Amino acid sequence: MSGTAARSTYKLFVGNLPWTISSKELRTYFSRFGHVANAEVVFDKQLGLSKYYGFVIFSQRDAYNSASNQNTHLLDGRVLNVQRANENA
DNA sequence: GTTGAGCGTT
Repeated sequence: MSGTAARSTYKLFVGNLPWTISSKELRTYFSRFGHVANAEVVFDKQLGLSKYYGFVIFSQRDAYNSASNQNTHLLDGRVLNVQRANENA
């Protein structure tokens, strides 16, 4: 079909997170675009520190599109790097 | 306590 894979969720990769941002704060930020089904900052288990990137899953396409279409995302003084998440199947 | 280009720890 097209170059865009089908999916059942609307998932974003979020990079360049401030070190201090938690999953809760990530969800809070992206909730302005609509309902967030899940938001998680990836953590280094050994070090117990943020890896400064994470994932956000919206429950609605409209919210996903709104977040994706905004060119600049600013959180706690950092410009976030928001991309479509890599997802197969 | 530190750092900065990365798609995951349940």
